[in-house]
Amino acid sequence: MSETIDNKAVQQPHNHKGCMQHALQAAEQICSQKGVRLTAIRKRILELICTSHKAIGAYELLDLFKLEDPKAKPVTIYRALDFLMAAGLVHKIESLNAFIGCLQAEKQHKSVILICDNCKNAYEVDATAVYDSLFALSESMQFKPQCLTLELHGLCASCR
Amino acid sequence: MSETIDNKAVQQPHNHKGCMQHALQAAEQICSQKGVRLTAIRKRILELICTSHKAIGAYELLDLFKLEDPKAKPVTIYRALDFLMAAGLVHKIESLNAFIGCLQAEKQHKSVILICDNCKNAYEVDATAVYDSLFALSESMQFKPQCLTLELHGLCASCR
DNA sequence: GTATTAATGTAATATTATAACATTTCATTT
DNA sequence: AAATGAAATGTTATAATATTACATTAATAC
Repeated sequence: MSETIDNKAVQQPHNHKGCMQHALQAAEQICSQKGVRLTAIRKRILELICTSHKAIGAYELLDLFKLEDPKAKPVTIYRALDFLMAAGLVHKIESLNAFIGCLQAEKQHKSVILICDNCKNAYEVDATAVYDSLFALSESMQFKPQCLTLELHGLCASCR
Repeated sequence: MSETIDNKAVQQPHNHKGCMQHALQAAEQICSQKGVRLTAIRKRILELICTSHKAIGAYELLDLFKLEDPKAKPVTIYRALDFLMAAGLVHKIESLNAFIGCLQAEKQHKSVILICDNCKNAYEVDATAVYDSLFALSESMQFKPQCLTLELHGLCASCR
C-alpha cells in the first residue's frame, strides 16, 4: 500500500493522477482482502467518481458511463454505488445527494466532509476529536451510536 | 416564552401535548419577532410535523394535509417546509429526506440530531462541545464553516 | 382605494432511487 | 470440461422526492 495522503496537501492544487491511482490501488487491495469482486463496471464507476474532488450525482455518473455503454440504466449506477459504499470506497454526501471517492479507504477513519459551496470540492478530513466528543455525548444520553452523517458546508481556504 | 425543554426529559415517555404547545408558541413569537407571517397553512404543517417526534416525509405530510384540503399539491408542502426551515422551526434530516420540529427554536442552538433506527424517534440535543471541536478543525484547515449537517443514527435509551 | 409585495393555486415536470424478474457470468465441485 | 449454485448484470417499470413556471388571491404600505 502506498503512503497515506495528507489532509491539507490534497486541498492544495495537486497532481490529481496520484489521487486516482491511490484510490484504485486501495480499491483493488480492499476488495481482494474482503473477498469481493471489483468488477469492470464497479471499477469504472469508481474511476469516474475519482475524476475530481467534486461530488457527483448518480445521474451525472450515468451520463458519463453511457458514453461507453449507451444501454446503461440508473440501476447499473446505483448497484455499483451500493457496492462501493459498502466497501468504504465511496461516500454519499446526504446534503447533496451526490457521491465522492474516499481517499483513505484503507484506513479506518473518523472523518468529516468539508464541502466548499463555491468551488464544490469536497474533502474528507480526520475528525477524531469530533467523534470523541460525539461519543461522549451519546453515552451521556444512553444512545448507542451506529452511523454518522457529518457534512460541513462552507468556503475552502482557496475560496474564502 | 415558556421554560426551556430538557434534552433528556423529552426522550422519556412524556405528555406530548406540551411539546406541541411549546413549538407553536415559539413559532408565533419567532415569526412575529422576525416580521414574517405564520399563515394558516404554515401553522398547520408545523402542527402536523410536531404531532410526533418521528421524522415525517413531505409526501406523508401531504397525505395528512389533504385530509383537510384535498386539493393540496406537493409544492404547498415544500413551500411551507421552506418557510419553517428558514425560520428555524423545522429541520430537515438529510439522511432520511424527512423533517422534524425543532423543540427549541427560540434558543440559538448547536445541536446534533439523534435518530433511533428502531423506534424512529429523532431528537435534537445540544452539542456545543462537538461544534467547538469542529470549529477548531475548520480553523486549522482554513475552512470557513457555514452550514452543518450532523445526524447520528443508532439506538435510543429505550430501544438499545 | 390603489399599488406593491407576499402567499397561494395549478399544472407540469425534473431529479433521485428502487422493485421485480430474466439472463449471464463466475467460481466451485465433480 | 460439464453441472451446479451464487453473484452480477440486463431490462422494464415505477416509486419517491423535489422544483419550475405562471396565474391568481390576499395582505400590507402608501
